Amino acid sequence: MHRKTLLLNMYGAMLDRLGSSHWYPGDTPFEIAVGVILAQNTNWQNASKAVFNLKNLDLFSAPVLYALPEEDLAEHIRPAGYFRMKASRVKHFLSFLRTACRFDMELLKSQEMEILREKLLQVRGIGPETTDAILLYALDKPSFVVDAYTARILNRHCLMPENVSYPELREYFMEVLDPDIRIFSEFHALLIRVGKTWCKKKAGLCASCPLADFLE
DNA sequence: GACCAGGCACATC
DNA sequence: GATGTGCATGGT
Repeated sequence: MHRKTLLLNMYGAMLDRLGSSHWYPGDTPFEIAVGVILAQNTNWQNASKAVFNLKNLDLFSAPVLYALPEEDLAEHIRPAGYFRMKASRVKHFLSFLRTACRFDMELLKSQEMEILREKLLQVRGIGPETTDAILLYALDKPSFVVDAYTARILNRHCLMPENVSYPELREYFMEVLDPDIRIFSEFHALLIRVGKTWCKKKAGLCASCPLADFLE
């Protein structure tokens, strides 16, 4: 099967079974971007508690968080796990925002995607997946996000080797799919939902998986 | 109590 | 360039 057909069929199968995902949660581009950092290697339930704390204390704006001492930030985001490290990462991101766009997310959005991607990758604590998630979900740029689930699912279905690199995995999707932020967003969200339910670490292929027919 | 979760930086070989 | 490790809470 042609790669484009294969991917679009996978997408369609997941969407038919699961419905659309309504991602990514957050009221503003800034909230989404910080949410992405807080959700690193953490389930969204825990990350959302940290987001709630910040909103509840009326701290969730870039200038306010920039002025907040890092130790205080760390305490507020404790439920997200890795809280000291994430406080540091959010602070690095805020410093980036201040110099790059004076905390103006619309100004940031006006920059070209690849330029922006390189800049984000330079920020300490913002790796490839966080960069692509911020680009896609916060800044409306068509940058495909791949993650551990994506790798596992494609590997289980014999489409990718087990230790495929992040760039390889991302290019697999980006070369084939048209750059459409709605498809990119939904595709990634669906892969995570499928991964959580049907593609756990210590489990084989499951017949009830929406992707069960896509074993090559 | 073990295992897992929407990563990343850094040390070491 | 590959591999190992620390970071940490909360749900199953």
